[in-house]
Amino acid sequence: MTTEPKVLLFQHFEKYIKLSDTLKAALDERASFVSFKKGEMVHDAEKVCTKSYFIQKGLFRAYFIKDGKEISEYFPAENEWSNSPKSFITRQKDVYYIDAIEPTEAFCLQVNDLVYLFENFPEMERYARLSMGTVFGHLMERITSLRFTSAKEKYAHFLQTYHDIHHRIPLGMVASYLGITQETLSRIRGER
Amino acid sequence: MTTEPKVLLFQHFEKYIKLSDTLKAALDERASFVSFKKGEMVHDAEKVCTKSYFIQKGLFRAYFIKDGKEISEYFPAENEWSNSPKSFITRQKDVYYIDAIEPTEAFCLQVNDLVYLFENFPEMERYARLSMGTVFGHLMERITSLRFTSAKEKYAHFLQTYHDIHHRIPLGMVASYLGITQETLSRIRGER
DNA sequence: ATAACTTTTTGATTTACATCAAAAGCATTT
DNA sequence: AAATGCTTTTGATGTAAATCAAAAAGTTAT
Repeated sequence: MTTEPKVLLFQHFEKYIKLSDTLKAALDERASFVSFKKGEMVHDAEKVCTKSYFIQKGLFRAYFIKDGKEISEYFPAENEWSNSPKSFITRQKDVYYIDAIEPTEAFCLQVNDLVYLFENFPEMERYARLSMGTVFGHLMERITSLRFTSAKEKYAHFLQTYHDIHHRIPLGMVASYLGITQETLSRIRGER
Repeated sequence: MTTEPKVLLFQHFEKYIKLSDTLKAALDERASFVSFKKGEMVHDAEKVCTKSYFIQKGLFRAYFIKDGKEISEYFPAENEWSNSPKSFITRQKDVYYIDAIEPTEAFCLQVNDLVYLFENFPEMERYARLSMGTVFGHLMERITSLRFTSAKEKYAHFLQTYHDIHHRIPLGMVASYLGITQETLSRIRGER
């Protein structure tokens, strides 16, 4: 078995902080390579989420169940972290499941590894602060998009935020992400 | 003029980190006391937001203008930070105005002060990471509330998240916060 | 107190989207 | 290639909330 080089992971960190050789080594040592088949479950809401995945190639879907239906929450893809945020932070169960929409290759970090890194590398704290700021902005935009816009505008906003990967996500999953029905989304796409 | 004791501010930090005496002193030195009259503008969207306010007593409203109407984004009150997040982080203009709904007393930190604190006190980075995690959770909940629930359920969710201060916010501002019309909100409140 | 605003409520009408139902299109399996 | 099971589209009907309009209640100024 070959050792997967973690270039994409390192590049991601370097968008926010300078990676010292020792931190690089610590990350390299702790992050393990994992792969998932299409449709495979990555995280089960029945369990506490103790792992965070950095996707190298592929696509996940985080969702929860409401009235027996799967409601998509977000679609983490290449160069993004994926976990069940609240569960991961509080070490309690939360409602989110995560599945692989496509065959996916990822690097996995355990909570404990992350705790160790935060304890020993102050620049990791900075990385977390800065990268959370980015996600923060996305969440705020999404809130705006959900509040005032028609179904058509919501879909337009989705196309914008997920423009590189929108075609990789089935229609039904997009509809539940937007909080509209499949039928409405189908009609919107049909226009023009 | 009396020196305002910053007990509430320190207590807030101590929810997340242990405050060393030197950090306490650094905070005390940099945070200035400010007060606003009812209706006074705290931040103007025409300018870059370089200040962050920690509210000791009072209530703000962050909002933006859409089609000539003021759309409320959130209502920061006692023991919370308030700024125009994206503008504050990126040092670019953003769409948010902030007004004082009530006469308000607050402590003010400049971006530069914060940068200094992050540079010199690694525990500040941790504070930022942890406190952002809290806000993060609120944002995710709000997204869920906006997506699938009826106007009535949205209002119920608002009452829950803002239960201590909901009666201090005028109806029209609540309606725009929820993305429903004043009329609809008035009818909902009228039931029972 | 009266006037002049502003905020909230009440009423009638319209509309975007949900719901229900079924057909059509695709993909995977035998 | 037929069969089975998903996904997407198309159609008919219902409904929650928006819009338009105006009255009532509450607030601030003269």
